[in-house]
Amino acid sequence: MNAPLPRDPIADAQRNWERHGWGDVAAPMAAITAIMRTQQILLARIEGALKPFGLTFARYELLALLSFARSGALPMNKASALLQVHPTSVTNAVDRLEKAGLVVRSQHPTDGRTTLIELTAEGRTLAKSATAVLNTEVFSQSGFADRDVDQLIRILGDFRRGAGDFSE
Amino acid sequence: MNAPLPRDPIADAQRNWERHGWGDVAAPMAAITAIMRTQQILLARIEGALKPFGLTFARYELLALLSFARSGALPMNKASALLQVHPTSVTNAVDRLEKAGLVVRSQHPTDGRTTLIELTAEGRTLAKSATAVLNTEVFSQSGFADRDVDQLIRILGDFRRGAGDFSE
DNA sequence: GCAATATACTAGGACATCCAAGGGTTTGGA
DNA sequence: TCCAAACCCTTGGATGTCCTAGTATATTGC
Repeated sequence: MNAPLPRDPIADAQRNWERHGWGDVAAPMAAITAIMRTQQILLARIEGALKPFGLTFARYELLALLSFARSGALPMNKASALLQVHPTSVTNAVDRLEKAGLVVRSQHPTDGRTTLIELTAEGRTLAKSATAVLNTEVFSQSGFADRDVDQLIRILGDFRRGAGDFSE
Repeated sequence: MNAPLPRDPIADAQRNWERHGWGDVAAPMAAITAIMRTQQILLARIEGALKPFGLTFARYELLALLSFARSGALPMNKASALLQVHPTSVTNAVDRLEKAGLVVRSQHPTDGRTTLIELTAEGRTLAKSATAVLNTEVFSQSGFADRDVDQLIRILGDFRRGAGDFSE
């Protein structure tokens, strides 16, 4: 962990942008850069909390998704769509989860192209434990004020809708 | 590009959290997940805009940082600190930028441990072009309302300070 | 019914990030 | 003075993400 910088590097970048004649886009640039950095910080915290479980965030997300599915099983393509990641990323995650005995692949009953991912009992237990740790160690101490959390959900929700993530 | 989902998957996740007794952390969970997804969308846009230049975002950030340095040169460790990435990531980026003729490594005049990274003329030109495209194609059409941009800068700035990024 | 098109998953490759470890250089205290 | 500790960069390995192709299965249209 590095020592804090004396000054905010993103605010510096914003000033540089303004100084070089890009004042009209300096603010969005700073906001976007801040999102990049914030994501990086949060991801590191999450990965740290999950490490004792032998899970990464990508694998945890898949486990959590499955644990909320009624039947405990989902087609790969459904998981890819809901997690909003590339199909090959799901293949990768399932490979490792399967090797760890947390999920199993099975054939879709009617569509021969489709592979179902299903939680094992072990996977379900681990998902529950990991969720509890994540909630108490990361989400409950996010570092955001309650009011800011609501603002973020609203602002980023608008953005994601505008970007075509969902229609609703 | 996938078709929009009928419903916001993050709002669904938030409901799942509440339904399973984690209502007190459901909102921060949703906010954090939204940051993850937003970062992914923005990164994809940025990478798309930079692709014609043969640059990735990581390499562009380094070029831009150097172009704002008075002397056009920075020690590797300084770049690592300002970009807030691991030293090995800087090594990786410099390797590729150097191979592309956009930067050169040189010895520090007094400290034998330190390596300086310096922009070439070509690198400086490319940085300028790439910045112009990024500004007009991404930052000027961020998809955030002006008021929301200010909110984001403030909220994420508070967060980053709290996370120890800077003291100021 | 059959060929053309669409869909689902996987294999291989390019990149980026982090961690752990190693070799060279400086600094600072005994 | 001199050696241990601190610092700087690089190498090698693990992960994750995306893209492009390739194989297999479904669906559609004639």
